[in-house]
Amino acid sequence: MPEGHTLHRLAGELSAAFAGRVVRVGSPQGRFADSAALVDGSVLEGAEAWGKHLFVGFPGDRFVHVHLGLYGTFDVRTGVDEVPEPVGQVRLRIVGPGAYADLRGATTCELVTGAGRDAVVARSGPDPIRPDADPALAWERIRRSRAPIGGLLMDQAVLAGVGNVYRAELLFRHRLHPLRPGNTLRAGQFAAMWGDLVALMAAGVRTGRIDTVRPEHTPEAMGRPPRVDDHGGEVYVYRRTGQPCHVCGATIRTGVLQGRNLFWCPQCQRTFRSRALQ
DNA sequence: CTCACATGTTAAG
DNA sequence: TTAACCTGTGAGC
Repeated sequence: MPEGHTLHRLAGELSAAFAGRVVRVGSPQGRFADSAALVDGSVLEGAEAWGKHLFVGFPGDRFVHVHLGLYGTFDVRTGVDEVPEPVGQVRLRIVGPGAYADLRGATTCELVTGAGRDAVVARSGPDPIRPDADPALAWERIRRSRAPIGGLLMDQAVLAGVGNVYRAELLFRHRLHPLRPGNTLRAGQFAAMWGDLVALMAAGVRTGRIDTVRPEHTPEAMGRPPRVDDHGGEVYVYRRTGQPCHVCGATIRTGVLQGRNLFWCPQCQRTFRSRALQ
């Protein structure tokens, strides 16, 4: 479930479990072994996320840089008496007093310096979860671009941390067709979208899931039978192809943009440039 | 059981 | 545009 909220939640879990503690760092699978040895036995200073990137800090200007990719997982277990044998391909294992964490399947797991971390941050757009984020930087890119807003939202250099679920749901909540060009949006529209992302993603960090359906559109409020979306959150359109829109009842549509699936309601999200796809 | 697909990104062609 | 990375899940047999 690695969109930005997952990484921020992980940073909090790792900090709570290990910050200020001496930890053992290893690579049961072996692929990170050489780097792990360089920080093994030192104090884990803390963990921080920027977009979908995670940085775990150690003394001597060293950071473990993690990117989960599509199916990476980082499981943090606390209140543990005994650390179990690794299951599967564990690239990175951190062990501290009463806690351990296993990283599997990550796209990136590497040791970098502060400068290396800064370079990653420098090529990322503002992250709605971070208090220091400047939405104007994203708006400047969007308002000047003829590219589809659906692509711009997923471009990590424009906005950091938004993935396919948040993209689909944000566009629905603001009634925008995914293919509408960025430069046709108004400033007020983007301001509303940014504010919405800040709230939605902060909620995602708290709950560990993505819920986007407003109270007035819940099944109870709409007089429909209860439902369970198969990825653990309540959503309007993501992966609901062929099912009725929770708001208007129209059939949810799907398409592909830059190799990623799009989902939208042809009734709620119609725009002047997208008739061909309605 | 086997297969396709997925909340992501990079590099090759 | 496609494959590759590498793991979990659900559908279908």
